[in-house]
Amino acid sequence: MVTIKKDHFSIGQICDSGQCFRLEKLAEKEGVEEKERYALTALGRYLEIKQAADEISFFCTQEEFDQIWKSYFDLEEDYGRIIGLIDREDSYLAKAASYGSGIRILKQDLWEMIISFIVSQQNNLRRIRKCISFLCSRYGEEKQTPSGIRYYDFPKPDALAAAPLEELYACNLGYRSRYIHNTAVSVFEGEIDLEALKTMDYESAKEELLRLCGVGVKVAECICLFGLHKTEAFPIDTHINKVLCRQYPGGFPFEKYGRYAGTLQQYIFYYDLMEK
DNA sequence: CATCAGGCGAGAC
DNA sequence: GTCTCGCCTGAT
Repeated sequence: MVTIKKDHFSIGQICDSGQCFRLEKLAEKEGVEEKERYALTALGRYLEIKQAADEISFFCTQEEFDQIWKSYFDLEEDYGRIIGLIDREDSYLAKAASYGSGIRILKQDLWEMIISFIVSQQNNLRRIRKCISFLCSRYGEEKQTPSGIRYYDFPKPDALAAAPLEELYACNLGYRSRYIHNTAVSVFEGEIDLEALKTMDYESAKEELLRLCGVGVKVAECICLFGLHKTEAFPIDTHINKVLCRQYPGGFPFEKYGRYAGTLQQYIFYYDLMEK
């Protein structure tokens, strides 16, 4: 187990911010004042995390933490500094950032983000999680931790490309079934090169992602932000759009925040989501 | 029963 | 290029 103290880190806020669909809160033990425990399945691994007021514990070795999770949770970035960039006159943004100050932009797997955000469109968080969990259990490799916990890896492109369209429809993915099928085939056949995408700048990567079936501007921005860590990407969905109209009738000041616009978008998204 | 949820693609113009 | 419309499913 690795325990750290870290400002601007709340696993609960990260969980609720809806950027990661395979991070979930574990049921609390009855009667005991148990700290909050979460389970994450990512990068082919399974990790449990426990958080107290100012301490976060990762149930893994120091080596795994240093090599994998430190980067995954973007722990090298100074989020206090990013929040400090906010215009003092912008009380709305300051309040949103303060409210969600424990959020971090996770460095998630590109392929998983492509499929996950295709699933997310015109959909709610609960069903998104359900759909993805079902895809993993049906098409992902079953694995086991040293302590015997079973979990499923996210399905690889070849596994999803091999799934018949009717079978995907049977997973209750709705019209997104066709998008997933076509996208999986595109990637499996090498029409879109995931490794090449990782070397591209934001604009080029976004343009390339838009070639995938079921990936429009909004989904491409989400993939850039969470799957390629292009923190200048600013996904505009129906909620963010309403906030922009209400709070920024003259337009959001992108020029002011440059490559941190996407991080700020997450504070706004989370604030708007939770304050309802 | 209607509406909506973290949009997108296809077709019309 | 911009606009409209239909789309799977499940929750409210």
